[in-house]
Amino acid sequence: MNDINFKQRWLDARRKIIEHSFGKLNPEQRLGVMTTEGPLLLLAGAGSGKTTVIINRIANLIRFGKASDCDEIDESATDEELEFIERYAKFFSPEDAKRAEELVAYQPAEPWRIMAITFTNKAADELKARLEVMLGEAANDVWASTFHSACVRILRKDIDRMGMFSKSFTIYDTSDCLSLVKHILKDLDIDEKKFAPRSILSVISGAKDEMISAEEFLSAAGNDPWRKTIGQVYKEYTGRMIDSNALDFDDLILYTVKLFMECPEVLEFYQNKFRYLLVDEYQDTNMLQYKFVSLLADKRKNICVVGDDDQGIYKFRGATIENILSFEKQYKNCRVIRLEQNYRSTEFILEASNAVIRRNTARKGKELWTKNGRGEKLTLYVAASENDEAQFVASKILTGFSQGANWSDFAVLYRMNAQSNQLEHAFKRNGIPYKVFGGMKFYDRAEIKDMLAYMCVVNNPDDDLRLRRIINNPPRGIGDKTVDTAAEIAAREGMTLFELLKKCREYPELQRSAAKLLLFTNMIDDMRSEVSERTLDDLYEFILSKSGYLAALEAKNTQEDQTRAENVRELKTNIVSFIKDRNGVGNLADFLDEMALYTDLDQLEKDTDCAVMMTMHSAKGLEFPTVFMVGVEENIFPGTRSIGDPEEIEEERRLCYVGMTRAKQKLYITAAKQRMLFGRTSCNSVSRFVKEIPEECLETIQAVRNVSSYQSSSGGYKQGGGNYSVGSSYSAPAPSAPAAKYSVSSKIAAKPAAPAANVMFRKGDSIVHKAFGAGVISAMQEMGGDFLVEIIFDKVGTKRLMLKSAAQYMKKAD
DNA sequence: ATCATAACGCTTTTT
DNA sequence: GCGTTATGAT
Repeated sequence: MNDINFKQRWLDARRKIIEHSFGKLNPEQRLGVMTTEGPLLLLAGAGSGKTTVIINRIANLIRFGKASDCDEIDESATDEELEFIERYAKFFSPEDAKRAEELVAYQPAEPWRIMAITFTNKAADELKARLEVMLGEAANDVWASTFHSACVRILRKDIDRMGMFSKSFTIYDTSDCLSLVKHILKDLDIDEKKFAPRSILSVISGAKDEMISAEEFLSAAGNDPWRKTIGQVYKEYTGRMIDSNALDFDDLILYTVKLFMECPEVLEFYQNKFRYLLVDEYQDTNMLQYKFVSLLADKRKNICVVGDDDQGIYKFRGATIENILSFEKQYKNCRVIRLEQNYRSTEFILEASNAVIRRNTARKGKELWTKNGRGEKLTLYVAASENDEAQFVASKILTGFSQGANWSDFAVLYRMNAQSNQLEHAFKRNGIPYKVFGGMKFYDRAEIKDMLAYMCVVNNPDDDLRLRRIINNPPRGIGDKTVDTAAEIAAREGMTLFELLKKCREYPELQRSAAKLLLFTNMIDDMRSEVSERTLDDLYEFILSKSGYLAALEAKNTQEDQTRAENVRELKTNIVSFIKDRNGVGNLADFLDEMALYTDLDQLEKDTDCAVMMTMHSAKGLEFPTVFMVGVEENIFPGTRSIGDPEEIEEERRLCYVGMTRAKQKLYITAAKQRMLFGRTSCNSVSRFVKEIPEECLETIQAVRNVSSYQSSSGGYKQGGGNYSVGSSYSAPAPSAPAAKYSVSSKIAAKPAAPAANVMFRKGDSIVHKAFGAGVISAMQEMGGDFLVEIIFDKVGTKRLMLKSAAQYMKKAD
């Protein structure tokens, strides 16, 4: 048997077999999966099945190793084996699959040799879940995590080697850092108005990103007073973080990189451990993250980065799409694969999105295409006011629902959270169930942070910041001034606040409050001594009562405190489920890690059917059958701040592209001629981005009425059976009841038409609503020139609607 | 020490 | 327009 011939036949069969096991993928996707060795840049457009490629690529590494990407074969291969795999490559008989795949594999990677980095916990969880489906138990050993949790894991093991922090360090979130900066400004006597804590933090964050230390920052500041002051704050900030044994989000990565550089043996350990590296959303990495990845990949260069330069929208947080744009320069022999087939949207949507993003100059260049068909044109609605805009969205959703869509098929995307208000009102008025994302999160609530602060202090008494948060909460008669003097002495003596408080008797300045202070430190010590004695949920219960926190809330007895008490109890549910997730063993430190890094535990609950509204930023990675992009106006989107700066405009344009490509079937874009924002009315023209959409993709609807003509009853447009009216003149020519014309409301005429409405509908009437079906009006209450009607529907239960909005969808049943 | 009122200022935010 | 924060009064 000819050796060359044998090898070639083996390679051919092997290729066929591997290709077959990834047969569901398109050619580009399969190429991405099978390119395992060396640097790989995977440019994955929106909706191109990126996650599928990542999952399958990992599966390929584990099942076949480097077999799909090299010319080597096992020396020991026999003729019988060759014939076997050739037979399998021809007939693919399922009973032969297992042996054939095993034979074909070449140096398969153990799961723990693979690291897959994502940005969000959600993405990491999804990755893990899908890997488990594909690979079973083995999937658990793949390091699939966020940058931050990977770094925490690394630091918990070796951070003490650097001599600044101990392994039990705590993690400060953004608001912790903000209050730390505020404390520092106060102590250094710096005016908060001249030096906004937020911007100081972002400068510090920027410096860390470039690995500039406080000292270096200060010496680079020269005589610039602004930078000098910030440098001082930065220095103080770093010092206090070290004293408190605390790390912020940036530090997690910064100190990991430092650890790698200072302790080569640590770096080497991970370089040897991870044979394959995979980074998702590479366009969102900052310098530090780039550095982290580069160091890890330096030895083997088996690094695959996945991203879309057109979707980089986090420049303001330090992300630089430069990382993805220059990947090819960094790795000379790098291979590039483009995924341009889109499985999500229609041709109209993609054509429009492509046209918009094409205007950007800083990009690799990509054109999405699809086999999904033309679809519907995009609709631009130019509303008279923000109210009108919101009502338009609501009416479209109601119409859609009445035609069989789910509420969750609809998403409203806006540029800023402040825009959600009007929409919420409109949704409430119309009885549309909805959920707003990105607002106040459960873990952001003061009472939750308070309880977590207790747990942090119990875990790490050196945590001065959290200590200050809880020392007088609930009130223990320990005032700010007492704490301030104690902190001063502590700084002078080189102790942490907690250590000093225990010795407060020794200091005359603290004599007066000594009893109270010791009561507090004893309480914390009592809690600490219970850590090893109790289960985590039990410990929480103990802290809850021992601190008097819950009792203080219950004593207040206002509605608000009632809710707070509930939230605090609700936290226990989270603790219990945390323990359950870890098979009954949950320790305090791990729980706090998870809390610090897992901010979005209350995610998109799929079980509740709700329309959703969120910023375009938070919509990244999601998709919806129908998407409304609202407020697409100059000065809002693009925002005032970015106008005039070409780079900023490009970032906004990418955001626009992200928003547009969320839509699967239908995309509505709306703008208002006039809107009230931040208490001021402004008139903006339709966004330049809309003008970049080819005319043939777009159908435009103008609100007929301008806002001032309140008295006219013939406002509105007619289109496709949907009826809609503008401003405050509500005509109700529902298709079924064209004569039902009345007018309620307006800010001008107080309530002139109220009786008229009353004539149309009254309590006890049986009605049919276009979206909700049949129902009976069970109550009616006059409210601000309108009526709040309560209707018991046969199918969807009781709803409370504003008559003026609802009437256009209602008729009397007879 | 805690509650009230005035003044400000305001993108986006995976961790 | 609203929510947060700074300051003063009790």
